[in-house]
Amino acid sequence: MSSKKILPASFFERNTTQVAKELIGCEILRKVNKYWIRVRIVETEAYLGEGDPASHSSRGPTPRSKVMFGPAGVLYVYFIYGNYFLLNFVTEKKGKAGAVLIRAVEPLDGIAHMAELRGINTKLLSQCDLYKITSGPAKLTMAMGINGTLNGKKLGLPHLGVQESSTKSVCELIETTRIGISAAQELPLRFYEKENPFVSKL
DNA sequence: GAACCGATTGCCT
DNA sequence: GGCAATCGGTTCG
Repeated sequence: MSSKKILPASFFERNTTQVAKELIGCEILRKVNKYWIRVRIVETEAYLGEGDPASHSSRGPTPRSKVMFGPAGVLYVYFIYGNYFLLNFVTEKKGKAGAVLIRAVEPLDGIAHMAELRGINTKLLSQCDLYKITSGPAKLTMAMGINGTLNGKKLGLPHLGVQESSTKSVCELIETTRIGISAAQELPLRFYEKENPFVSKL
């Protein structure tokens, strides 16, 4: 365990784009099957409120998207493409929609356990293949054992906490357009750490 | 109740 | 680089 500062709900209760930027370099801590997992956030995307046509919240609250309209510091985990779960953190004050999608992380602790959750044989796991574990939004949820049961839950340990990192200040931030969407493709709402090999698509 | 589609991944060429 | 897999959410009739 670490003595680094766990980010409070007030960190998330702010402008979504700002939170997406500041989350780069922070760490996610989680306990899965009695093992601790620790990762560094290297890629995020901002999904805004009703003015963002690429966001689930763009047409007002629905049974799925209502979490985005709720209080900040809550997990928004949803199912997509018949196979995958994607992890988001809800932002902005209650009543205003917003969330930050976690698109890629760098494994720090519990790497063997994450590889196992991804179905990768750790004995065959070469340094070259390490990036395959968490270099994508659905890969990282598989590697961290995240599924729909966490949707709507408050951030917090042991299930999932976000903390500051002593190496955060070292990273250089790149700002670009979001991936996998068909609307508002021109908006610069994707952020990642420059030259980090765990980023989903450089 | 039916049709359409998606904030992806992994396998195939 | 292209594309199938796969199914819940959303929309429309």
